[in-house]
Parts: sequence; C-alpha cells; structure tokens
Amino acid sequence: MATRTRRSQRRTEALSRERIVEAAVELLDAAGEGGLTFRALTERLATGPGAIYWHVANKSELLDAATDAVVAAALAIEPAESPDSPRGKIRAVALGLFDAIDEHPWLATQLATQLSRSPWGSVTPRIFESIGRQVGAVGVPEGSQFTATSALVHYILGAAGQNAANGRVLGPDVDRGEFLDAVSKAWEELDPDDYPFTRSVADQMREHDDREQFLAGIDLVLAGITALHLPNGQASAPPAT
Amino acid sequence: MATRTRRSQRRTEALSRERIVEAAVELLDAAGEGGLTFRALTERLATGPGAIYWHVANKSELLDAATDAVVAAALAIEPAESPDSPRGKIRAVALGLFDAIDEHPWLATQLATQLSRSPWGSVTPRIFESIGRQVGAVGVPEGSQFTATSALVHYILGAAGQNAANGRVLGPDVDRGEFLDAVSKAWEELDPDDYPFTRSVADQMREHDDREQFLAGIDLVLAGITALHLPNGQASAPPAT
DNA sequence: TCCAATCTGGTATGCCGTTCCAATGTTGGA
DNA sequence: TCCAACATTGGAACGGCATACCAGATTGGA
Repeated sequence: MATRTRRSQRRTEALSRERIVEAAVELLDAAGEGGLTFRALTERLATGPGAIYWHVANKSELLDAATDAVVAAALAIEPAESPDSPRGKIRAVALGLFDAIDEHPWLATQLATQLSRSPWGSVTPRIFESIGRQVGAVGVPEGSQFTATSALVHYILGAAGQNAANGRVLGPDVDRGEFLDAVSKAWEELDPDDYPFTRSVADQMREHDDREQFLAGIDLVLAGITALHLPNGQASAPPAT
Repeated sequence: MATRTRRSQRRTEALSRERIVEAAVELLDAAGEGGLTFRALTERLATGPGAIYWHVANKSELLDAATDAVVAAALAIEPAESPDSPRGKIRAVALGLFDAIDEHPWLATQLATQLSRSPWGSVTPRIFESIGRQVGAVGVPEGSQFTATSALVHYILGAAGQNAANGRVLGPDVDRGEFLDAVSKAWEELDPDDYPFTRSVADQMREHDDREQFLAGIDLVLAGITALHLPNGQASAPPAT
C-alpha cells in the first residue's frame, strides 16, 4: 500500500472540502443527526481531525455545507415530465424538496434551524427563488408575492419536516403500514371527551398517502392564493392529483 | 444554613419532576437550546445529577416534557376577546402557538423533531385537536378534515418555526429593524440573473410584520379550504387583518 | 424501633467538538 | 539540483457534556 507516486496523486485521494461534505452527508444519511461526528469522519476519511479542520471551520459550517449541497441537488433535478404551467412547476419544486427531505431526514431539522438562523445564507434564497418565480408567473400581483411565497415555503417545510422522519426515525425496517396502524390505534384510544376530533380522523390518518397528502396541501395553499390574491379565479384550475 | 428539620420539610423544597421541568424551561429560555445541561440544572436546583435522573429518564425526555408543558400552557390560554366564529378560533389557536414559539424560541426546533419522532406523543394530538375541531365547525366535510387540518398544522409549525428564532438567535439585543434591514440588503445584492425574484421582494421582506404575515398565511390556507372543500363559498368571509 | 422503599448527590466513565503542534508532502526560486 | 517557505496532515490532549453507578440519607409503615 501507499504506492507513493511522484505527480499530484496522493496515497488515497486528495482530501478536499468537497470530499468531506460528501462523507458528512453519507454519515448523516446512515445514522441520522447524531451520526455525524468528527471521530466517525476521521475514520471514514482515514485521516485526523486536524486535516478536516483545515478545510472546514467547525461542525456547524459542515452541517450548513451538507444542507446546502443536498438542497442544491434537489432543486436542480428536472422532473421527468416537465410541467409547463406555473402551478405545475410549483408542485414539482415542492415535491423535489419533499423527496429530498424524505431521503435525507436530517434535512428537516437542519432546514428549520438554518432558515431561521441565517436567512441570508444560500439555502433560503435558493428555495425562495424557485417558488417565488412561479408565484409571479401565476399572476399574483407584486405586492402580494412575498406573502404568497412565504406561505408556500412555510407549508412545504412544515409538512415535509413532519412527514420526513415518520418512516425513518423508527428504524428503516419498520413497515409503514404497521407504523400508521400503530399511530391510528393510539389515536383511537384517546379520551373521547378531550379528543373527539383526533379520534374521528384516526382512520383517515391510517389510510393516507404522504405524498398525496402533501400535494393536497400545496393545492390548498394555491387555491387560497388564487382566491385572495388574483382578481378573479382565472388561473389554470388546480390539477387533479 | 441547612437547618435540617424533622418533618416532611426539606432544606430548600422537595425535588419533583414538575420543579425540574420548570427549571429546564427557564434555562432554555435564558440561554437557548445549548443552555440546558445537567450541570446547569444541578446547580440551579442545588442537587446532583442522580437526583434529577430519578425523576427523569434522560435529557430527551426532559426536553419532551418541557415542550409539552409550554405547548399545553399556550393552548390553554383563552384569547381576551374570544372569537365566536370557527375561523376566528383557528386564528386564535395559531396565534397562541406563534406567540409561544416567539417567547420560547427553542420550541421551534423541538416541535419539529418531536412531531416527527413520535406523532403519538401528547403534543401532536393536542395541537391537532385544537385546530381540527374548528375545521369541522367551519363546515368541512368529514372526508376532507384530515387533509385540511394537516395543512393548517403544517403551515403553522413551518411558519412559526422560521419566524420564531429570527429575532432571538442573533442575540436579544439586536434590533429587529436592523436585522430585517441587513437581510433585505443581502438579498438586494444577490446576482440579478440567478435571483430576480428574491431581489424584487427584498423591500417587502424589510417592511413585513411577522405576526401579520403569519396571519395572512393562515387566511390563505383557510381560503383554500373554503374554495376546495366547501360546496360553495358560504362560510363567513375571511376577516380583514 | 426497625426496615424496606424511596430519594439524594457525589464520583467516575466515555464520547464529543475543538485546539495544538510536530511531522510530512509540495512548490517555486536560486 | 537543492533548499527554504508554505500547505497540508494526523496524532495527542483538553475541557465539557450526558449518563451510570452507588453509598448514604430520608421516609412511611409495621
């Protein structure tokens, strides 16, 4: 091993910020938020902490970079059947983020804290821009665009955040059906006096589909925007799921 | 000191789960998420870690308990001018949560993680129930109640989560005006080619009011529910902010 | 009065992020 | 070709954290 060569080639491969972020994402995906430690990182990269700290200021910056990388990748994906209506594009962007959070559950918490900690960071504008452009294209007047876009972004992050971990945090081997069943049962056993509503929708919770539900929420917000911020209901009708 | 007495009176006051949770909330409020350590807790309660661990299984459970306590208190508050319309009540519940998160910024992250970690915990049903009841009262048919309520709850948590920390995480002494100004300026300096929309709403971001904006989003979702899930637009007209 | 159950708080352990630094590899000028 | 500056590495060490352990204090019941 260590066939040291003369040119710019290193023993394994040059350590770089990129490679570190990549490894960080893998660790986060594999073991959740708690899985990213400098110890694990040094082991996986076969190096020491000092080398990592040379490329990255601290753990917080590393998390930000990992978040940024994943979000950028998610927003860059072009949907297979690219929709031409602005509403369709909004749904596509939202679904992209939804899927990204579903694939990287740690994103949910990370986005929530990062959005509030530094709205000037690169993540917020990226998401905001993607949604906002289409909001403008729908025909929302300028004065309402900030409100409408904010509402959409907040809904997306709130919904995706909750749905994300549902399946994963319990362990990747838990059956989704069983999980929903358990929650539904728990809801049905609540005190009928204190929780009449929650009990009554327990079966709807059991049978709901996350993505479908998520899109239904998007359509709800879009319908609200149409109703409140467009002169009439002229925009393209909300597409059927 | 330590005038040890014979009866059931202790030196300071009996240690109890309640007192521990109370102290935890105070520490969280004072110093944020990082402020809650068992060290600080033992110091404030003038005891040792063992005593605390007798009443509380681990830090995670303590955080859950603190979250639960604050949310329960927030939902229990009756608004001064109790609204009689279901929409008004939804707005009141939402504002209650918004204010609670504003007062206890750590709630944002905590709610996000807790909601996804254990939807059967006591927090989710509590919030869900409060909103859901009013959704039913608005006239949403049963089959759509789960969807409508989910959308509202997701929006509330997403929005409150972001707005919450805006003012606090930067330090309690940062002026809100300056903060928004800084963000707005940062947005205005983005690349015009990549971020036309974000640049165009930079001034709206500068002048927006968090609460007002939050309520506008609620109205948006409510309008969407009215449009999509009520036979006609019969429900009480959305209140003017 | 005694005992078992309950409760307390000090001490000890192992992992964490982070710092420090001696040792390496790399590069450009003489 | 050599060497001095520089960039990069990774090992050892530090303080702080959540948590486990346990010896002793306190208590209510027989």
